[in-house]
Amino acid sequence: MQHSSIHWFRKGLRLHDNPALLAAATDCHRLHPLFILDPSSGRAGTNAWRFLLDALRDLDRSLREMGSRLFVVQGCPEEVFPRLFHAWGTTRLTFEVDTEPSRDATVAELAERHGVKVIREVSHTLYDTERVLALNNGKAPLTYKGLQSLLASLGPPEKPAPTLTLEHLQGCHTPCQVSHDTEYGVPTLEELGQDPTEVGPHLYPGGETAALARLNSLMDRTAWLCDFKKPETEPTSLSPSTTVLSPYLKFGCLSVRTFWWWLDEVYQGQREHSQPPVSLHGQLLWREFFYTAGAGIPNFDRMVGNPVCLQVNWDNNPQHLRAWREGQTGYPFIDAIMTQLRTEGWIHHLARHAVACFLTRGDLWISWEEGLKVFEELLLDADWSLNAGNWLWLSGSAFFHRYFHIYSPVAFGKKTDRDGAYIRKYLPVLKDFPAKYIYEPWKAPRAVQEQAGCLVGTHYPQPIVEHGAASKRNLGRMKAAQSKRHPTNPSPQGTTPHWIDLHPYLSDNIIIIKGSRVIKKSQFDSPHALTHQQQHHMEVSQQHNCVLGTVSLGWSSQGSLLLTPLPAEYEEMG
DNA sequence: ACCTTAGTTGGGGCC
DNA sequence: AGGCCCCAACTAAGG
Repeated sequence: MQHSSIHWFRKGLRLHDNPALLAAATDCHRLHPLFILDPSSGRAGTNAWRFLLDALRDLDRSLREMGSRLFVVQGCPEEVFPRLFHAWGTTRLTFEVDTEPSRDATVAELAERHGVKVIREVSHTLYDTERVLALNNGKAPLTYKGLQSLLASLGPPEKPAPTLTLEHLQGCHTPCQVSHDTEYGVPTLEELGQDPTEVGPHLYPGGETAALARLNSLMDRTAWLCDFKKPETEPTSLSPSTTVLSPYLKFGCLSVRTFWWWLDEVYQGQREHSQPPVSLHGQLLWREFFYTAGAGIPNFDRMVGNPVCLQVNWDNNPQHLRAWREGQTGYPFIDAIMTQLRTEGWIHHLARHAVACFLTRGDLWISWEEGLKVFEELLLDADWSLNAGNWLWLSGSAFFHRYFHIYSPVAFGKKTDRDGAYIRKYLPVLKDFPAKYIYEPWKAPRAVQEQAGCLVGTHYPQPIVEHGAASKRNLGRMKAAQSKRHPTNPSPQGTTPHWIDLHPYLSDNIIIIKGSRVIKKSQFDSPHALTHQQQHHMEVSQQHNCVLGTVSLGWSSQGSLLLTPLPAEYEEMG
């Protein structure tokens, strides 16, 4: 049967590794490559819109070279499709599977009702997310390792599908009018109500062509690709220290499978290469991790109703939120990052960590959902699953639990940029400060500020919070939120651990309270049965003649000990 | 059931 | 300057 196909582009803005597009061209006499623009949806800012329009123009150019065209239609899918099915005599609709919450099911039903056959193909992720979830009893793995072991049982990801060529389009006609450009052309920023004067430097032009060029430019950097370890790349680098392929992966201008197998080829024939999670393959698995989490966890981009998310009473502070967003916090490292984000649409992963921690659990105690919205607007690579997943992570709401590891807005940048070149680039107002004060200009004596031509409080803001005090306070609030999550844990949450004299209560029967459990000394009578740590625990307990308790199960691995008051319910057992 | 281990990517003080 | 130790003390997964 010869079909009249619509291929619906959403992500996957490419001709390579696009199985749904290939399916549309198979047994097809008429093909309409379609993109539906819904200018009212989403929070994309001007830079992100420019990237998308670049990508659409590139796609149209590539299709045109094969005698086809891209049809850009404005509206919402539920309204657009019935009209197009009718006008174009459509018998088949193909599109790429999208794991984000969407109205794909509604569109599919609508197509069935119009007698249109629907074909969906997985090509935005390395693995079929549904299959990974099914393998794990429908639940998303909550650790990277967990995902890795699931994927190990599935084998390597599928190879990319062949790139669409003229041969695929043999006998497959795209009906174009002379009026195509006015009717179905790619609009301009102005036509979308965006202010074109708001765009920043065009560092990362959108589109498949730019994506493949960027990938190819990495080709002769075999050693760099094989040595790549994400935590060792620098957030303060003046030109990106990582690949900046993320915007292209987000829109699907670059196929993740193409990238994966391209890397695999680079790795082949090398003596050794870095490994997940820090390697480049590892980065793609992180992407997979958050895609799986986003698909398997309800309300993934919200706190309320999200079962893995710590429930926190975040502050509502519009002034602080605005200062953070506008790069006016008074912390040059934070403000420089937010400036780079606003102007260029991309910042290093660790820079995201620094500003995300600062906004949430570190300093401002503002909900990660607010940060998520700002990133969604300003990042070229803002990807629903990755954005929400990383905000959950950095705010200490899920996945990451060592909340006492707080990024210092002063010290963190210094590690890789002692002189503050990064700050000088993005905050020129501070460029003449001596290195000694560039991260903390408010500490500079008046004469130094005058010398630098920048008075703190006049030309650059005073810090909006005092990091030392704010982070300490927030650490306590985080701890409180954690204990609320586990109300059954009888260890004395919220109290300051300290040595206490329990001598009057002691008998031979020393009780060790470890975590939430009560263990009698008699259980440990044979020293050989004890682990090294338990023995140590016992020794200290006897040596100090006291009841020994710990508030955590993790103490042993670090070799430190905490003695805490006995919870009231155990006191009589003393 | 119980325990151990590990967790992509910290900070600060000390030597 | 750079390495080492300590800080503080949670969760998930696996044995």
